[in-house]
Amino acid sequence: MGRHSCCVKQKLRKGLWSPEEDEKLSNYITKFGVGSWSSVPKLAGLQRCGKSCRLRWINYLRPDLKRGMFSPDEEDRIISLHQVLGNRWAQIAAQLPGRTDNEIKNFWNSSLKKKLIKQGIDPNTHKLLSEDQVKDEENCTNKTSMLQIPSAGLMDQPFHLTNSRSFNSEVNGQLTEASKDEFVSKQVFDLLYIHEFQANVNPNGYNSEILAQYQQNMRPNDHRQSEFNRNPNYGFCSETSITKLEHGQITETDFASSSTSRMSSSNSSNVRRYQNTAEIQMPRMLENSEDLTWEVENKIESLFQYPYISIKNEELKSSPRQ
DNA sequence: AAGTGTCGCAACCGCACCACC
DNA sequence: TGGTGGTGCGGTTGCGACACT
Repeated sequence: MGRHSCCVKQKLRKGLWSPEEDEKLSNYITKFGVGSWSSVPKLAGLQRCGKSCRLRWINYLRPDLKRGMFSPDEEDRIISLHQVLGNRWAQIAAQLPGRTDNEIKNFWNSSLKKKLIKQGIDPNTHKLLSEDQVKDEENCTNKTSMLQIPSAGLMDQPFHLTNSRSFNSEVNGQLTEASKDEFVSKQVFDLLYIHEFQANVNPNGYNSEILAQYQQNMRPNDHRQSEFNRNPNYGFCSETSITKLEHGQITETDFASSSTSRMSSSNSSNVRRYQNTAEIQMPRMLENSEDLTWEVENKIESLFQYPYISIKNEELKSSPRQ
């Protein structure tokens, strides 16, 4: 697959767009919409390739774009979604109205990554870094080591979704080898599993069926609950509240509720900060669902909405293009 | 004031996927 | 079934603005 034909043509402008070019493109798209991007430059009177026009429209000229700084909530969402999706910027952008994949990618690389490292969190794996690692990561923030795809990290990173089926395949309260394999392999990046999970999710947010399943399948086994409490590889956890700390928005409630979190024995300051501000534990939230604050409910919702919306996106993707 | 380094953003590049012929 | 064109995505680069020496 070579270069696009539209890019091979001679006399095509490259580089920054002039206001005149923006106006031409914007006027054309506003009047006629996007038919075929390859024909847009010719019809709009631009010396650009269609691909460049498409990018300019999507990343800059689109009227529904939200310009300006990212809000703390948006930062939270980006971090949460990145933990689940890795560098799938387009999917992350789909969850943030008015933001583009390019914008989010740049924001991640220029700002959020450093912020996480400062908080002692590996931005690739979303796991805690040792103090030595923090120094190393800070030293080479702009080097290629930081640009590695996070798949390796995701494979062993502590974000698992599960449903009753996994827990039904247990013997004497222990997961069988087969169910363990399933449990370990069926992580959230497994789209099929997301779809399975989605089937139980009310797109409006928090879902009572999940709570019921949780109570039915997990509550009777206190040892497993303690496993959730003890083992960061189970359940939901997120460092997203770090951004709230950064923005000075951490509340007394936040601190009080999270400071009772499970990991309370480390001496590391980074770990302690992470514990106190960062973790949202799904089992705890479900258990105390009636006491959920608005903020926590939103966090659940944001985590639950993704699978639902991803379905929508997959459906859109699979439908014929215009 | 001039040179150098750093950072953030816009845009490009290459690849993969899909639809159509 | 293979070739071709269109589109979308993630990684990378280039450049301007700003800070620092």
